[in-house]
Amino acid sequence: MSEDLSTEAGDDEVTLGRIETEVAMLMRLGEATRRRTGAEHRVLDRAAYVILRHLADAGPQNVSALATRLNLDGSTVTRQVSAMQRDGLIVREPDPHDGRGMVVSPTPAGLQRMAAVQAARTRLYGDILAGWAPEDRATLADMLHRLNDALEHRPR
Amino acid sequence: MSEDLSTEAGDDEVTLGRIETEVAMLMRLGEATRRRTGAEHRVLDRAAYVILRHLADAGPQNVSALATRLNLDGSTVTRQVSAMQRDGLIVREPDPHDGRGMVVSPTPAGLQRMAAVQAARTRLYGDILAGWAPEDRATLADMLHRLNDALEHRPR
DNA sequence: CAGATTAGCTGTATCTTACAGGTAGTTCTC
DNA sequence: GAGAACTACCTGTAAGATACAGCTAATCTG
Repeated sequence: MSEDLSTEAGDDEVTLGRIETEVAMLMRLGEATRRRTGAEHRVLDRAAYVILRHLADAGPQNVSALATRLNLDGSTVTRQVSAMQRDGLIVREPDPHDGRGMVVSPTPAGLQRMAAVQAARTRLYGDILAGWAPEDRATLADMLHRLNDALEHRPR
Repeated sequence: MSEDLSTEAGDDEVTLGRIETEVAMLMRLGEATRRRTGAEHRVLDRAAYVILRHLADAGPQNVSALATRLNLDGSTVTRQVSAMQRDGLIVREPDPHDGRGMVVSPTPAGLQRMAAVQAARTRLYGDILAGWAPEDRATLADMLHRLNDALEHRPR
């Protein structure tokens, strides 16, 4: 609408449409894949896996920090963390620096299960991308990373 | 495990891990983005949008075909389609070739709303990818497409 | 110190989905 | 062409993930 540099603008519009389509499709396929994968992927539900990944990466932290980082409501994380504590995946301890807060840390069992799921998922992607050239895989990884970065810093 | 060309194999392992991480993150960010987007994205819920997209693309078809295509249980699609019918987005007519089946077709109103959501989403991606070079956008679109293709034809 | 803010939890509601079971129509087999 | 096997769809029910509102306790600010 605003610009009309003959081919250029139109092409880019088409590309955006393609990206929109493919992301929507990926969401759907990703969900379906998750639902259909074997038991080794489900020793941890999705939330627990992501939380453990984050704790392993960024260190012990409180529920609010997790919620912010994961784009989830605090109450959601509270419940997920409670379930994980029940299952022995994390421990919750009072924050020594803030009497209101609880610091969440992974347990060895949690880290071990996370590693198992991660290995299974990596294997799964190895299967899925079996025919790909290494440089294409690298390009995919780069592009996904940049897309996530853009999504995270999206203008609101 | 099987091969060990010193650097090569290890690099690829790392790349698979990155892809795994980025896809997981994209799922989470995509959900969060969807939840936080404005009303113009939500005149259609996610299911209705994808169903309309598919009907517009592939033509009227029955519930089972939709379910297979969308990787969803038939009962799920039945309910989604019922809701869409109630909202005037699609019509359901007995399949002339199969007395058991119902053919689902988009209504003009459904197509119109789909187009509106599509436009809003395309605009959103335009914002998100505002700083990107056109060729990077094209690469992203290609890679996503290839990934989806690989996921769809994944060995089971 | 009083009021405002923050961290976390609980109650409740919604949305999306799956699985199990039922009915009606279709195809296959002999 | 009659019965068995299958398929398409629907309904009942249940589970999981999440948000929002409201609560308590602790902390920060002026």
